[in-house]
Formats: sequence, structure tokens, C-alpha cells
Amino acid sequence: MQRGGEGGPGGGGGGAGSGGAKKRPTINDIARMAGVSKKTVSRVINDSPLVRGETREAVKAIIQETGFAPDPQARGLAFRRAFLVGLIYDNPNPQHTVSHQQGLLDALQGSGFELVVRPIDRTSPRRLSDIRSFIERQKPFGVVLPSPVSEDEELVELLKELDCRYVRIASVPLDEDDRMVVSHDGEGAAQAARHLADLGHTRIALVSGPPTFRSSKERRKGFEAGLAERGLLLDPALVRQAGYTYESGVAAARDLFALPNPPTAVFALNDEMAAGAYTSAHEAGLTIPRDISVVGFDDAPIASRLWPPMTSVRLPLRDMGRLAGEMLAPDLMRGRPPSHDVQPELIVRASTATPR
Amino acid sequence: MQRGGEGGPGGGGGGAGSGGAKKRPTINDIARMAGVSKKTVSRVINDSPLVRGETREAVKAIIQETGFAPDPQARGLAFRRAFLVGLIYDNPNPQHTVSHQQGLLDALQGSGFELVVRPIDRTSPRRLSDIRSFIERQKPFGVVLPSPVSEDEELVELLKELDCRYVRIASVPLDEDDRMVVSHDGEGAAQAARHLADLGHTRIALVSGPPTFRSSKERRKGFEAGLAERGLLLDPALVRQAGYTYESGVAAARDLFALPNPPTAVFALNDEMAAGAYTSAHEAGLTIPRDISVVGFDDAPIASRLWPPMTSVRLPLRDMGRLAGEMLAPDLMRGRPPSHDVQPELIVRASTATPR
DNA sequence: AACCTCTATGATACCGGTGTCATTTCCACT
DNA sequence: AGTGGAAATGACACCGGTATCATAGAGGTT
Repeated sequence: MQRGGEGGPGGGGGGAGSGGAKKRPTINDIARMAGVSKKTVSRVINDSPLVRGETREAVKAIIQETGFAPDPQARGLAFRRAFLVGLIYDNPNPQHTVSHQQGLLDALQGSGFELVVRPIDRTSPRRLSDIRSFIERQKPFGVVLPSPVSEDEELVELLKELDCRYVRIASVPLDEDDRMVVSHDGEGAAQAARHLADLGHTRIALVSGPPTFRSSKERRKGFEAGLAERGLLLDPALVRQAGYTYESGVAAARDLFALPNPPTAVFALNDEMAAGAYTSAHEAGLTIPRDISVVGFDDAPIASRLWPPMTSVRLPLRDMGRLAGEMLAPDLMRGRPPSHDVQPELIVRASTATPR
Repeated sequence: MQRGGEGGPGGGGGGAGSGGAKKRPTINDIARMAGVSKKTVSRVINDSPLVRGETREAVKAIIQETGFAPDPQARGLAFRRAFLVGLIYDNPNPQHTVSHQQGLLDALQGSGFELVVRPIDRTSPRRLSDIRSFIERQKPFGVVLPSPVSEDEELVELLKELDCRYVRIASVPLDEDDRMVVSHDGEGAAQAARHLADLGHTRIALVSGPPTFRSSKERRKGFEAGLAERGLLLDPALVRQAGYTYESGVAAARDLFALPNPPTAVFALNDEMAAGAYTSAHEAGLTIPRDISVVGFDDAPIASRLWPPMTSVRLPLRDMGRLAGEMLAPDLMRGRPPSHDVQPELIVRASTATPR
């Protein structure tokens, strides 16, 4: 399989039979068959109004018949824009990426755009030059930024400079920017707070996320607001800073459960940390929900697989991805501007109960 | 933001400042600056040996200086191959997709290739025409097929016909095909069998996967082989067919635990179903591992988050993705042909113990 | 010196589309 | 019938690279 000559992708595939493979028609073939110029075919492809109805139908018929589809590379070259949409993510929680990606693909389905995925490391200074080179070279039609990338103002600034369309997915409206999908995590956290308060809990602990994440700040703020609605105040002694990871959740909860006057309920700002609280509860010999109620956030698959099944705040991640995709191409979504907001929902399962 | 004229991607991005945006240099600029023809620059880009060392260095210096990078679209158009690699997956287990994707991205890192993701539905007859149109239009350099897509012979046949390079990821060598990453799931299952047998279990149940999946067949076969090594036979009365899902695992295990003479250990062919067994054990009042030992397969994150932490067979999913990516571009991997095989490894945690 | 071969380079066509602008066609109105 | 203006169409350059093939030099042979 060694190639002698110059580089490039070159070479053939895995199979053998390079039989009578009739080549795909190009725009020139269509033009010839329709008896018009290639430019007219181009107009038909691009839905230009400057084509007589009759001509349009004739060309369309031939396109249909031959199964012609324009070459995205050639089109992209001429347009100076690729028929690609980028998903730029940094992955504290793979579950989010999967779901967002799935939703985004739902939206792109049949649109002729392909999804290219670009993980970045938010702590690396190289991320900016990486993305710059990606955008400049590939010229994607647009990109989607789930949190926490959506909060990276330097990156957003870069995208503006590069004149690259983007949609941000975040827990709270950011800036005066209009292209966003907002999940209002604060409201979800407030639901969790009200739920626990209504069950009669007063000593409620909080396992917080990294302070640099907007989602963490927002969830915490919403949680405090929810408690306030019920006349409760978050006790600083019952707050632990963690890092959105399982291990950090284990450590934080372990610490809380060892308190002389331990909490009767714990709200963890994501399911990973809540799962950590389950582990610490087991280690400490506490039974959920008899001795300690636990609420998570995200309603990831693990929430329903733990025992007892965990109460958690559900985020419609897939919908969020889909909405982001739809917002990228508003011109295609004739008329109705897609909604910008989604609402979290508390899923009550068996990990929460009245305190003893 | 409404555009009046013809269609296409067009339009600008979100930002304002379209200031002194100096355009990226093209191959023509480089040629002019270096005082050579564009073809010579092209030769340098593609590492052609037909360039005098002196000329090469001069051109390279200018490329370095200007930060020139060739346009993938133009290059792709001329090569009739896109600088894209496809990941075609069908997703019984999102965890696999994430990990494979990550590994594949590891391999593609810095190669100039972008990863485009294409989910398909293995039960849909449209999948073939979908993929055909994807390949014909985008002309990806190659594609990676994780299982169960890798077992879709119709699809593989199509790829051969389209002369599209591919690498399959599967649990067992398929056909006489040479471009594969093989994980030898059977050996992993055998390790699980030996582990349980060595603990003293004899009434060992099996929660099997969908019979159409090679991985399921392979794991089961390996498990039986492992038992045989220890002089044990799989009791057909202790085998339940399930569907690789959590719910099906719950149902299968519930059934097993209700048996008059229930098993003392369960091996589930993936972690999702094993998590289901945990749930059924809880429902039945059985304590793991005292009353029942449980072993899963995949070592997904959930394995270590369940209580007690679950013994499971680990698959190096990320490595598999990386290897697949490296195998796609053997020309770039000067010399050393990448290895085709990876080995599963049993991770022993706290869900397995000597039977009472 | 003439001839040959091999290496290095460039001129030009081409990949498959779109943009620009000139030209033709159509139709309403004098 | 003649005319003006808008609608419809096409010729041709161009997007930014690569392939082909011709050609200029370098070095060796007779």
C-alpha cells in the first residue's frame, strides 16, 4: 500500500471491484441534458427566483431523474463557506456532549450540512489558535458552543472577529447576544429547593460545582432563591465546593456526613456528584432516603439506575442541541423563529423523603 | 437577518468588527513571494521529492512566516477526496460512541483531518442510501465503523463498491478483512467466568444480549469457554435473553432471582444490564455480593458508581478508537503498522465474593 | 561537441461549482 | 409597430488547489 509519488489523500479503498462504476453527474451534465447553461442549473439548485417556472421544472425533473447532488466541496469553495457545522465542546460531562450532539444531528438531518466535532481544553491557551485555524481553514457555516465553552468570552470574541456564526448553549442569558439556547438552570434548582423544603427539610446541604462555571453559579443562586421562597436560608457551614466530578462529590459528601450536626438532605449540582453522595452515604452507613435525602441535577441515565432511584432535575439536553442547530440556519426555518428557552423539570424519584 | 437573493450559506457571523481583516494568503501569494510557480509550492506542501532542497527550504520558510495553510476545500476538490473522516455509528450504548469518538479524535489530532459523525439506524433500510449519499457527496478519506455497524455486511459491501476506505471495530475478526481493530470480547468474558468459578460459584447465571450482535455471541461463547476451563457447564435454565438495555436487564435478573433454586452469581453481557441486576437484587432483598455476585462488561463509568462498586470487564474503548484512526492513514504512520488487537481486562471490585 | 538521461520547474487545463455582468426575451404601454 | 424596463439566461472569470505535460538545466557518455 506504499505510495511512491506525491502526498495527499490519494489511494483507493478497501474493496476490489472497480467495475463499471458510472460516475456521478456534474452540473455540466445536467445543464447539457436540460439544454440550459450551468449557471441556470446553479440558480435552480439555489432556489433563485430568477428562473422561469417552466425552466425550473424541466431542470428539476432532470435532477430528480439523474439523482444529481451538487458537490459540497466545489460549492463550498465557490461560496467560501463549507457545508459544515462545528460542535466545539469541552467535556466535564460526556453525557451532555452525547445528548447535545444527538440533538444537533436531529436538526441537521437532511439539511445537507455535516457535523464536525471539535473538543477543546478550556484550560489550554492553545485552544484559541486551534479554533482559529479550524475556522479559517474549514470555514464552517456555523458552530455550536455548549457550556462551559459558551462562557469562554475570549473564544466568543475570536469567533466574532472571524465572522463565524455561532449559537451558545448556556444556563443563563449571556451578554446582549441573541443567538442562544438558555436552559434556566436556576429555576430547576429552585424546584429542587422547594421540593426539599416542602418535605420538611431545614438542614439542607449543598455540594457546589466549580465556581468558574456559570451553570454552577446559576444553580446555586436558584437553589438559594428557592429556599428563600420557603423562608429558609442556606447555611454556609453546609456548603461544600466540589468540581462536578464523582470523586469530588464523594469527598464533599463524606465531609458533610461527618459533621456533628449533619444535614438531612443534600443537593448536588450535578448527578455525578450526587452519585458521589450515594457512595459516601453507603460508607457512612446512612440509608437513602431514610437518613439522608439526595437530589441531583441533569437527570443523566445514572440517576435512574442508582438505588434508590434518584430525584434529579432534568435538562432537555437533546432538545437544546436541536434548537441550537435550528437557530444556526434561521433562513431555512421559514418564518417561525425557533424558541430560545427550555425549562428544566424536577423528576421526583425515591431518594427524597420526609426527614426523621 | 433576512437574505433576499439566492440561497446558499452566505451571510455573515455574529460579530461586528469587519475591520482590517487581512485575508489569509493563498498558494498564489506564497508562490509570488517565493518567486516560484504555484505548482512548486504545491509540491512542497505535498512533500514531493521532486523539489530541490534549496527551493524547498525557501518555500517552507515563507509558509512558516506567513502561516499559510492550504484550503481543504480546494485541495479536496482537486484530489476528489475530502479531508474528512467519518464515524458511522448506531448507538445501543452511548458510552461506546463517546469513547470511540474521543480516541478517534486523539488520532486525528493535528493530522489536518476533521471528524464528521454520522449516526444510522441499523434497522432502517434507508441507512444504505443515506450512507451512499454521504460517501458520494462528501467523499470522506475514510470511515470508522464501531460495532454493531461493523457487522452490517450490506453496509460494508456498499463501502467496497464506493471504493471508500474503512476500518471496522469489532469483538472478533470478521471475514478476511485486514483493516480492523479487534477487542477479543470472548477472552474478557472468559476472565469473568474464571473469576467467578475460582470464587467457588457453580450456579452462575448469564444475562445475554441480543442474539444478532456479534459481541453478544462472542462474549457468551468466551464465558462458556471460561467455565469449561474450570470444569463447569452453563446451565440453560440460568440463561436469559435480554437486549443490552437497563430495563431488559432488570427483567431478566428479576426472573432469575425468583427461581426456586436461584443462582449465586450473575454475569451480564454489559454494564447496563448488570446495573439492572443490581436493581432487581435490591427489589428482591438480596445483598450484593453476600447473596449474589454480579459481574458486568464494558467497565462503563456506572460500574464504579454503583454500590457496591461493580466488578466488570474493561474494554479500552478510547484506545480502540485511536487505533482505528491510525489505521486509516497508514501512509502517515511511517513504517510501523499499527497493532490490530487490544485485550480486555477484568476489573475486580466489590460486587463479587465467595458464595455463602 | 553532440547526444542522452534525469531532475527540477512552470504553463496551462481542470476539479465542480458560483459571481459578475452583458445579452436576450418577454410583456406592458405608447 | 415601436419602445422601455424588468425578467430570464448565458459567457466567462474565478474560488484555491492539483495533474499533465512540455521544457530548461545539470551531469554523464561517446
